[in-house]
Amino acid sequence: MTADRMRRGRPKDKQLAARRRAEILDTAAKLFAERGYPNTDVQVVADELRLGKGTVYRYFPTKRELFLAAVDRGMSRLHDAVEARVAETDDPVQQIAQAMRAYLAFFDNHPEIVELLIQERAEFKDRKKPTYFEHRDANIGRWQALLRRLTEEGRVRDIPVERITDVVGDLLYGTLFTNHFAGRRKSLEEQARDILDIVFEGILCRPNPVHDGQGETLGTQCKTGSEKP
Amino acid sequence: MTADRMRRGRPKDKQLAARRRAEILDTAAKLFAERGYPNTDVQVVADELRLGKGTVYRYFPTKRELFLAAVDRGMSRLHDAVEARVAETDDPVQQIAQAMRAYLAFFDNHPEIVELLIQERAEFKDRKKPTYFEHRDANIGRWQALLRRLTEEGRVRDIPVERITDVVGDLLYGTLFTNHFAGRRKSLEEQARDILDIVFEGILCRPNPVHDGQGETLGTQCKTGSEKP
Amino acid sequence: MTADRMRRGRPKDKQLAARRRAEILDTAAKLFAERGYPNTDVQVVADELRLGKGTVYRYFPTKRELFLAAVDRGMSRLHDAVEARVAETDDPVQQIAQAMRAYLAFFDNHPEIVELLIQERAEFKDRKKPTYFEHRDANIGRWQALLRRLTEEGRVRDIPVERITDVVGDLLYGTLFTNHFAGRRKSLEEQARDILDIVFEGILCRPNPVHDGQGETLGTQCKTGSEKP
Amino acid sequence: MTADRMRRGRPKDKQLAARRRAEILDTAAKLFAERGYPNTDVQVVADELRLGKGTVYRYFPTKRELFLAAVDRGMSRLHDAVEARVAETDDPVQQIAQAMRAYLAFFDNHPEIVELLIQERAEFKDRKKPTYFEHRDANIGRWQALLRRLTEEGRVRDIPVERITDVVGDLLYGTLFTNHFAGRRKSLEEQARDILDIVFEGILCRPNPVHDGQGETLGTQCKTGSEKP
DNA sequence: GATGAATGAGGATTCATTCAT
DNA sequence: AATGAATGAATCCTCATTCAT
Repeated sequence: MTADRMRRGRPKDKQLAARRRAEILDTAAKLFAERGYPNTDVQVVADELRLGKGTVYRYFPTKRELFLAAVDRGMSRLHDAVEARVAETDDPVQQIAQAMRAYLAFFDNHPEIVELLIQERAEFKDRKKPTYFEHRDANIGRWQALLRRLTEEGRVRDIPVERITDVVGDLLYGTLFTNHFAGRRKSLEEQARDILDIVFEGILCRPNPVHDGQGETLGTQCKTGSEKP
Repeated sequence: MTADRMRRGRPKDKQLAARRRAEILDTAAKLFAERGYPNTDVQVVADELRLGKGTVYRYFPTKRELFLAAVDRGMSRLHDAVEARVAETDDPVQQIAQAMRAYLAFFDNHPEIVELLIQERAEFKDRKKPTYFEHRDANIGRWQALLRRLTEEGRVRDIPVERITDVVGDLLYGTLFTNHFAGRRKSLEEQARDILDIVFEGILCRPNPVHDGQGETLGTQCKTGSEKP
Repeated sequence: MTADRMRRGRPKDKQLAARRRAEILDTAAKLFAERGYPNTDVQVVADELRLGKGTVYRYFPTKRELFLAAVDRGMSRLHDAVEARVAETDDPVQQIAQAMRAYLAFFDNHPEIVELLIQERAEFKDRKKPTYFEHRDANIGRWQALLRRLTEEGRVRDIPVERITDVVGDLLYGTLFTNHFAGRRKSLEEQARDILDIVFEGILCRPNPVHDGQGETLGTQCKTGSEKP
Repeated sequence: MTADRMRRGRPKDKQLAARRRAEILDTAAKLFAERGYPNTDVQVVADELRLGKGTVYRYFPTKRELFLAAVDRGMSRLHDAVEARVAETDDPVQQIAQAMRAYLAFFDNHPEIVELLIQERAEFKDRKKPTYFEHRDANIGRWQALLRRLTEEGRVRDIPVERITDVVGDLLYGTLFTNHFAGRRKSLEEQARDILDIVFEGILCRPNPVHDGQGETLGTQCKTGSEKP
C-alpha cells in the first residue's frame, strides 16, 4: 500500500489476470472440444464465462491464439501428470509402465485435449509442427536415456532405443485417438496391461517358456502347437 | 451400334458419369488436404476441374457429402491396396507383415488421405463413427480369424486375438499420423521392419536366446546383462 | 445464337455486367456522398439497388475499390463534360472561359462528386495521389499549349504558363469546395463571370482605361481616385 | 505562498489543466492528421501522451469533441499568425499581400491542420458549417472594409468587394489543398508572388503597358503581338 | 445437362465509452 | 484525480447453396 502511493490510477492485478487467463483457457478447451473450432464463436466462450466478448479478446488477440494457447496448456498438464506418476517408483521398467499408464489415464480424463490435438492439425495446417510433437520431442530424450541404461543392464533387447521410442510413441498416440473416436471397450487398467504385454513380450511364441521375475506376470504360455513340429 | 438402335436420343453415359465422379473426388481430396476443409470453397474445386460450380453440385448435393465421399473413396482404395499385397503370399505370418507394409505404404503414397481422416473428425464431430473406423470394423474379422488359426498352431502366443488387433491397429494408426505430422526419418521398409520386430518379439530380454526359423531374422540378442544371474 | 451453340451453360452477359457496374457506381457515389464513407455499409448500397450484398461484392471486391471506382467514374464524366463544352467555340480565350464554366457547372450538377473527392483524401491517405490530381495532371498539358499560343499572339501576358494554370487550377479547386461546403450565394453564371473578370483583369486599377475588343466586357473602370494624385 | 495561505487543500491548478488541454489537442491534431480520424483510437492519443485513456476523456467527453476542438485550435492559431504578419505594415495593399503570405505560410508549417479540415468535412457531414468557414465568415468583414477603402481611393477596381473576397478566398483555399495533396513545386515566396501577380494584374494584355509605382514590380509586358494590329 | 449470377446468414474483430479501484 | 479493465454494438467480408438461362 505505502509503496504504491506513487502510482496513479487503477493498479494492474497480475494475480487476477493469470487466474482469468487460466479460466478462459479451460472453458475454451471444453467448448472447442465439444463444438469444434469453427462452430465455437468467441462469443460462445465469453457467454459461458459470463464475460464480454471484448474481455476475452483482451487476453487473447485472436481466436486462433486462444485455441493454440489452450492446446499448449493441455500439453503442460499432460507433462505434469506423467511426471507425478513416474516419480512413484524407482525401477526403470516400472517407470516406463507408469508413464504409459499416466499418459492413457490423462487423455481418458481429458478427452477434450484429444479433440484439440485433432483440431489443431485440421485448422492450422500451416503451423510448422503440431504442439503435441513439439512436446514429444522435448521429452523423448529422458526416456531414451533410461532405455539405454536398461539395454546396458541386459533387461531390454539390444536394439536402437529410438526404434523403441518411435514404436511405443506411435502406439500410444494411436491408442489415444482410437479410444476417443471409436470408444474403448475395456477398462483403462486392462488396456494398459494388454499394451505393456505386447510391447514387452511381442506376439510370437518362443521355443522356451518365459519366466521373468518382475512384478507383472507377462508372456503367456503358448499352445501345444509349439510342441508340434 | 446395332444393339443400341432401340435407344432414342442421347444415351446416358454411365461410364462418363462414373469417371467424372471419380475425377471430382480425387481433385476434391487433393484440395481439401492441401487447404483444409473450411478453406476449400466448392468454387476452388470446380476451378481446378475446369467445371462450373453448379456441375459439381449435380454430382454431390452438398460440400459435406463431397468431402465424405472423398474419404470413403480413400478407404476403398486402402482396402484394395492391402488385399493386393496380402495375396502375394500364403504364409499367415507373412500375410500379417505384408498387410502392415501395404498399409504404411498406402498412406505414404497418399498423404492427402491422412489429412482427410483428420479433417473428417475435426469438422464432423456429430457423425456417429469416423469412416476409418467403420472400415476397420468391417475388415478386422478376417485378421482375427487368421490370428486365431496361428494361435492354434502355436505360432502366436495364446492371448485373446482382440488384444492383438487392438494393439497392432492402434500402433499402425498412430504411426500413420506421426509419419504425416512429424515426418518420418527412416525408410518405409526400415520402419516396417522395426515395427514388426517389436510387435513380434517385444522389447524385453529372454533368459534364453531366440532362434526362430522364419524368413526375417528378428529378436536381437541381448547384452551381457542376460548372462547375469 | 448459332455461334453460341457450342457453349455450355449460362452465357456471360457482358452488356448486363457493364450496365450494372455503372448502376452500382452511381448509386454508391450518391450514398457515399450523402452519408459519408464510414457510415455507408455495402449493405446500404445493395439495399438501395435492390440487390444482395454479395452481388455488389461480385462487381467490386472491397468497399474501398467500390469507392475508388466511383471517384474515377466521376472524373471521367467531368472530363467529358468539359470537352463537350469547349468544342462549342474555336476562340482560345473563349475555350478557356467555357472550360471554367463547364467545370463549375459540372460540380454544381454533381455535388456528390465533391464529397467523394474530400472523402477519398480523408479515408485513403495512403494512396499516392488523389484521383483528382491524376486527372488534372493528365489534362493540364493541352491548356498550357493553348496559353502558350495566346502568349505568342500577344493576347495573354508573357508569364510562364505553368504559373497561370497553377493559379487558375487552384482557384477553381477552391471555388468548388467553397460552393459545396459554404453554399454559393450567386448564380453559376454570375460566379463564372466574376471569376473570369478577376482572372483576366486583376483587381488593381490601371493608369489608363482598358478597352478590349472581346465579346465580354471586362475590366470595369476605376473610381475617380485614379484622378486624385 | 503567503497569498495562498488562505486556500485549503490542493489548489486547482488551472494553469496545469490549460496546458494539458493544449498538449492533448496538439498531439491529437498530429495523430488525426497522420492516421486519419477513424484509424486514430483514443487509446493511441493517450499512449502518445503517456496518459491513461480515461484521462483524455476527462478533458474531452467524446472523441468527436476532441477532434473538433483540435480544429478550432488550429483556426485560432491561423488567425493569430495572419494578424501578426499584417501588423507589420500600414499600407492596405501590402496588408492584403501580407495576409495572403501569412496564410500560405501557416498551412505550409502546419500541414496537419489541412488534414483536419478535410477530415472534419468527411466525418462530420451533419455539422452545419465547417469550422474553417465559420472562421472565414468571422474575419471576412475587415478585409471587405479595407477593400472598400481602396476602391474609394481608386487603387482597386470598382467592383463589389464581395466579389473580390470570394475569388481570392477560393483561390487561397484551393491553393492550400493543392499544395498539400499534390505537393508544391515552387518556393512559398515564389508562389505568393505568382498569385499576387495574377490577382492584382490578371492574365490578359492591355493595349497600353502598365507602369505602377508600387513596391512590387508586377504586370509583365506583353509580347510583340500587342504591336501587331 | 451445364453454368455462373445472385443471395444473405454468419462470424471475427474493433474501439468508443464506462466505471471500479 | 487518474487509470485501464470491461463491454458489446457495429461492420466488413465469405461462401454454401439456389436457380434462371
